[in-house]
Amino acid sequence: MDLEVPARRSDRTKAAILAAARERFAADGYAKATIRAIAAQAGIDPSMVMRYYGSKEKLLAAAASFELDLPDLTAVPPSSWGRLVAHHLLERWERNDTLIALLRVATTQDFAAERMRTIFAGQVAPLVAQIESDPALASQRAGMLATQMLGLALTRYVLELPPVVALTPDELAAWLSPVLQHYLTGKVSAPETASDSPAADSKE
Amino acid sequence: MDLEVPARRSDRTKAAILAAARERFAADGYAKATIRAIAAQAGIDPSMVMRYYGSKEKLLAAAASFELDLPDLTAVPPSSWGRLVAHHLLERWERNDTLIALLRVATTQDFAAERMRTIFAGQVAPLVAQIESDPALASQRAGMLATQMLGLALTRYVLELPPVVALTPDELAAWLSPVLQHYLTGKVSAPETASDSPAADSKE
DNA sequence: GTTGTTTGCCAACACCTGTTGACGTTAGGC
DNA sequence: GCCTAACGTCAACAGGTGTTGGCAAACAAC
Repeated sequence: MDLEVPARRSDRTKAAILAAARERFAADGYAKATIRAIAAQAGIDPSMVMRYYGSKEKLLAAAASFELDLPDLTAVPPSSWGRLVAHHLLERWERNDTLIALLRVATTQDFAAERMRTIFAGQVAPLVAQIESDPALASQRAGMLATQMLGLALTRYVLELPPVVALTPDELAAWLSPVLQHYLTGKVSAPETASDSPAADSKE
Repeated sequence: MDLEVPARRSDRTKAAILAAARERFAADGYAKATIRAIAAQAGIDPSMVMRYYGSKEKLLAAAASFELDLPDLTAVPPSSWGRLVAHHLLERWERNDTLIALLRVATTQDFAAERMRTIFAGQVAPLVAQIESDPALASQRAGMLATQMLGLALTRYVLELPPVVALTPDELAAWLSPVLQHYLTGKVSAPETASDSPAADSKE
């Protein structure tokens, strides 16, 4: 199943462009990350970017492919799901230019937001579907999970709110684990009665 | 204490510019919301924007002043804090162009992110300080609270993840209330041992 | 009615953007 | 060796940007 690997001479250049693009998009967002700036950081001419990636939009699409690599929840006891997901995402996200780039660009470019929705539908939703048989409820759980994790990424890596930046990964995991556990397995209280029982969300 | 109110003829124009600016910034972000587009929506000439607001950056500063109007927690029992804050913010944020504009712009413009941090420090942190005497812990609580609430705003109003958009305000409040309660009053588990007890975070 | 100020529009500026095509230069096949 | 294709640079294009100054009309004061 080996695909063609021509090992062209230009591969190094293409990789340099991609790396520079990720850095610039992550640091500056879509508009301010100009092709000229990306090319300069990669040490080549702006026209090379066009030749190898066609357009700025296609360059972003190439730079913002993102795999969450979520763990298999069915292999561990339900009571540890929150902690597992929290630790996994925290480790995967610290200093990850691709995530920050995608997040920054998605707030202003429709096609990047669309990609964010695709990633969610393709990677987060299936994870929750494994452990929640009711489709409507699974959708809610997945959505709320995204709410909390993307909120963390936003405030810690993009807005850089001081108290959120100051927390260590371990402290973050301690705060987040019960919350993610709640979204994954907690029972939802009836909206009308609005009785909030934080409850011990330890099992399904 | 009445300040001078000349009631100039240009007040209507200035207000129209501000309203148009909020809409364009909220819909397009900083770079794509051009002064020409804002002026066109306000039905006036681009040069008027400069005359009345000096520069694009100052226009944004004028358009993005934002009051959270958080409730006084000391007036109600601690067990209802989560629900109170959840309902308050949900009601305050639904269809609020100023919030969306500030959030969208803050992801790409440093000075807007700085303003976000100022709002946080001036409005969220004091709220938590009222009910948490330990300053270090209060800072953590406020930070995690921001994490969840800004994550909701991001996924619901900006990225528009379908499952998050689909939730009704009441459903959202039902999911969020115990989480905010946890951040406001829950005891933090020791980071090292990483023992997650979601616990009944009903009292301080 | 004349003056001075406010309100608005128009045209232009200097600059930066993504994108393109022509032109050298290098590498590899034969 | 030659020849072809890939690689890389340079200069330019057409269009859009924030911003500025001048000029006409509307208003206010006297």
